[in-house]
Amino acid sequence: MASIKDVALRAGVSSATVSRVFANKPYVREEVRTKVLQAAQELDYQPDQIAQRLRSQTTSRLVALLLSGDNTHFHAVMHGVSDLAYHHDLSLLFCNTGSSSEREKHYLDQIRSERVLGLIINPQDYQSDGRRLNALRRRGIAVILIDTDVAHVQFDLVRVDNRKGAFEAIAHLLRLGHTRVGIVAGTAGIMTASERLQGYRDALLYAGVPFDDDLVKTGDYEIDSGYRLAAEFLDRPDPPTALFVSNESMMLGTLNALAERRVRVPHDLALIGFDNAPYSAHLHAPLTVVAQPTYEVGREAVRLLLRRIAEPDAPIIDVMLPTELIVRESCGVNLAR
Amino acid sequence: MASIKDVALRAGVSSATVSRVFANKPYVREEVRTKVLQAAQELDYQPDQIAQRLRSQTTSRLVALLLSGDNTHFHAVMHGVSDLAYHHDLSLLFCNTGSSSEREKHYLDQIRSERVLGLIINPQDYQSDGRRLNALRRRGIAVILIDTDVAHVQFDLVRVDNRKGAFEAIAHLLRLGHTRVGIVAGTAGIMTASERLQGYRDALLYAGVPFDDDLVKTGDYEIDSGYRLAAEFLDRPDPPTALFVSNESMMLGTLNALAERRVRVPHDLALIGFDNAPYSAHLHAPLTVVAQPTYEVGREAVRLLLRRIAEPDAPIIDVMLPTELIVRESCGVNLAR
DNA sequence: AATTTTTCTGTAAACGTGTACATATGTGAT
DNA sequence: ATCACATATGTACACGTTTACAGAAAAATT
Repeated sequence: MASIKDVALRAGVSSATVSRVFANKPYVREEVRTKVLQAAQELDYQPDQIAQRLRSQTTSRLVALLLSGDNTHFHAVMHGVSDLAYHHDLSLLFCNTGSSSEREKHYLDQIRSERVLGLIINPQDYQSDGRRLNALRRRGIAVILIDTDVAHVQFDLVRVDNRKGAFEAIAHLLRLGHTRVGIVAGTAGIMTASERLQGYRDALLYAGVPFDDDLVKTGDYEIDSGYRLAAEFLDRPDPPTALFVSNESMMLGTLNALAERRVRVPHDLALIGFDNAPYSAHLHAPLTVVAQPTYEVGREAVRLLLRRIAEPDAPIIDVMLPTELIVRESCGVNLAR
Repeated sequence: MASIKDVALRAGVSSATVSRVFANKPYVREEVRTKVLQAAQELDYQPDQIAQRLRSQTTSRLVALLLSGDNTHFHAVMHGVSDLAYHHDLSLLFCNTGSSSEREKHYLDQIRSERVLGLIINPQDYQSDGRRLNALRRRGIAVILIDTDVAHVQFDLVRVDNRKGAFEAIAHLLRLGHTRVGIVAGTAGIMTASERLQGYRDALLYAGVPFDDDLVKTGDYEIDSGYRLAAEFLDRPDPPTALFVSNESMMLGTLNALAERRVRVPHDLALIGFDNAPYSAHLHAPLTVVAQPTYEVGREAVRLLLRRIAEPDAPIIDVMLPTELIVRESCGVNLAR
């Protein structure tokens, strides 16, 4: 309630002096400084962030975070962002776009008028996000992308090596003797999905195993499509002997389909997932997964953001973090058939 | 960049008229209205939320969300909050307190100066939060509590029936013939933890089973304590035949301890958890759990908040949502011993 | 002692809105 | 023609800051 004027009045100085005290500016006598602090204390005064934000954009310390899914991957990313943001005294405007690109559009429109310092986003719409994010950047807002890039324009990007991650997973299965490896792929047009699919193809090519269109089914990274596509694979007369599932949500759906059909892992089917969800080690057959450094993705995004804020014209960076293949029992042993 | 004045100039009206158009106020000719909208369109104008917030607090539409853990329960709550907030055009200032009460304090201090309309919080510190939240309320900020209340002062509260939930879980185990049921309890002093412990006691009393201090171990709702306490239980000469674990994080720790010791569930140990994590059904032994309506908790919190904003002096509400016991295989069958 | 330089403080104008008030125009009733 | 009233628009100030500018006092230099 108490404003800077109240403090000034009480301390017997002008509001400019109070402002200087709270901004830790030089040119204010020590005696006056303590007097002001004293008065502020008594009035329980705190500078109004809104007024500060209105007056000068540099002191904003507000950052927007737009994430899409509600799976553990994005939760961990958020956690990383949140932790590092806290250490740098940044406030977080959180927007859950729930993988709806109209909702994302709404938030982006809103952010334009929120005077944020920067924006960390996992883009949903390759085409239109390019335009929108570029408009934001022209307004002086630092933009950092997570996982996927956008059309026409370049931004700082932090991502994981999806292609290599998928490659290693599939190579592992091929080494075990599998030749018919199915993939439950992610949303068509989403960068992570096509990279993981590409890693799948790379591994086949590398091992000299012919590519079979029937072994590729494309979902939407959501649990339902994981269920549906896994069911389709299993209900064929000639099901694959191994399955690679491109993210955690679809893996949950897949597990449902397996349970329903009493498919034993790894006896009937070898299984590898993307994302090392905390429970992966405790499933009926502990899951072999491609682990992403999720938390570190979030932290790295904040680092890039701070850098971009400090040096708006620094060259664009593309940070690629490594994945790790964690081998557990769900793949069985060599030549399981 | 374009301000209301630019639009006014371009449309050939005063800034007041532009303001009225965007606020959908009456007393502006249709012809003028379209002319203003046209000019705004051309200039890519959007009202500055910061200036709006400074000018009048009622139009703020900004809400703070303070949550503590990073388990699926809080993620689901956040999801519920976020979805309903979106539908009511509220922006979310997200603060992850990471179960550190100093960090919570920092955020609360900051929120005081952020001009938020309201605050949804899962309190960490029973004593000091009472004071701090009361100070916020006196400043006209609506406060809604999730899961736990605070000292000395009453706020709207949304929670689940922890006591009954735990009661039903334990009663289920006792009905199956277990007499030595251990509990991995949550943080001492936290309301949900003591309620769940109380439900445990209630069930014993109700069934006429004597209470045994050695069967109660108190953790801190984090994964490590779940591991440690489960290990303690298992490494005793006379381990319990059934275990009730008070939240999801500690359950993950418990599962680690079980795996290490090759304890078979439910053959060697019956197991019930709190929180129906999405993977619960897929564990080695699908987990019997007390399911919380987590997503609904988040939505309900927003509903209470909107109500409190609309009617600041309405009577305090305590919303109690029911839990559900989901019986799966981890408890085994009747009289398993 | 006069001048320059440095340190300290106050005045006043922004930042982009909303709104009370005043004013102007149009409508209908007397 | 006058008045009352509803409608429509503009003027000007306030919200709580920061900051350029100016001026005063102190310190340093000549």
